[in-house]
Amino acid sequence: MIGQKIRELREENDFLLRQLAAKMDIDTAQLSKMERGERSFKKEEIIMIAEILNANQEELLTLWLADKIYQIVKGEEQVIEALKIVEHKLPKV
Amino acid sequence: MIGQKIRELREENDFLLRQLAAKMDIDTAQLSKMERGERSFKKEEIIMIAEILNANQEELLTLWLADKIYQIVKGEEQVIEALKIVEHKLPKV
DNA sequence: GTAAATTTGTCAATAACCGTCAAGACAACT
DNA sequence: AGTTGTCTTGACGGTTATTGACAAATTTAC
Repeated sequence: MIGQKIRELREENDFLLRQLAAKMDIDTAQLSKMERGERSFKKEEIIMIAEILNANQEELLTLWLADKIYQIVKGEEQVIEALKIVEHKLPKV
Repeated sequence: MIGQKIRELREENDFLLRQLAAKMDIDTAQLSKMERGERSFKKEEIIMIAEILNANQEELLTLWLADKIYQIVKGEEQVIEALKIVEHKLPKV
């Protein structure tokens, strides 16, 4: 989800995996796994990527957060209700 | 949130912490921390508690899941949007 | 004040995560 | 077929986070 988006962005900007990885100062294999959802991005990495690829940071962070949520709720039966509860629990909404 | 609910249920049923802990076969101190949100419940523990306290298992699992989600999203700025994305990503909704 | 119940703190054990590397797969080209 | 470049896979330690177990401290009820 966020990984796929980042891969698209990276390819649009004609960056190779190893080039983006180098700019982020991480291992190429790591980034490969991250883009394919095998490992997860840290928030700081998303921010870094947004800068490097001139992308919308807010949008990426939103996708990143959605991904984290999805990892937790997938497979559970009470997802919808739980999401509703969380929405209502948020401050100043 | 889920902890508070369980504490209420436990007290309604006149169970002491140590009694419920004993039935669950966990440490009393652990359960104390769980009810106060200092540590988290496992799914199996919620199910066990629902049985012991004759409570609505679905409702408890929903609260439990909402809690897990909330732990992740609290403090983030893109929560609402992220929640929406997750909702739309769910199968057969 | 005492006893029971709960909370707090600590520490080792376990599990989850991350960085690094080496080898493998795959396609493009010669 | 062999070479090159890119990406993927798997394995191994190291680090960090979570948990279980216990003792001590605190609170509550009498």
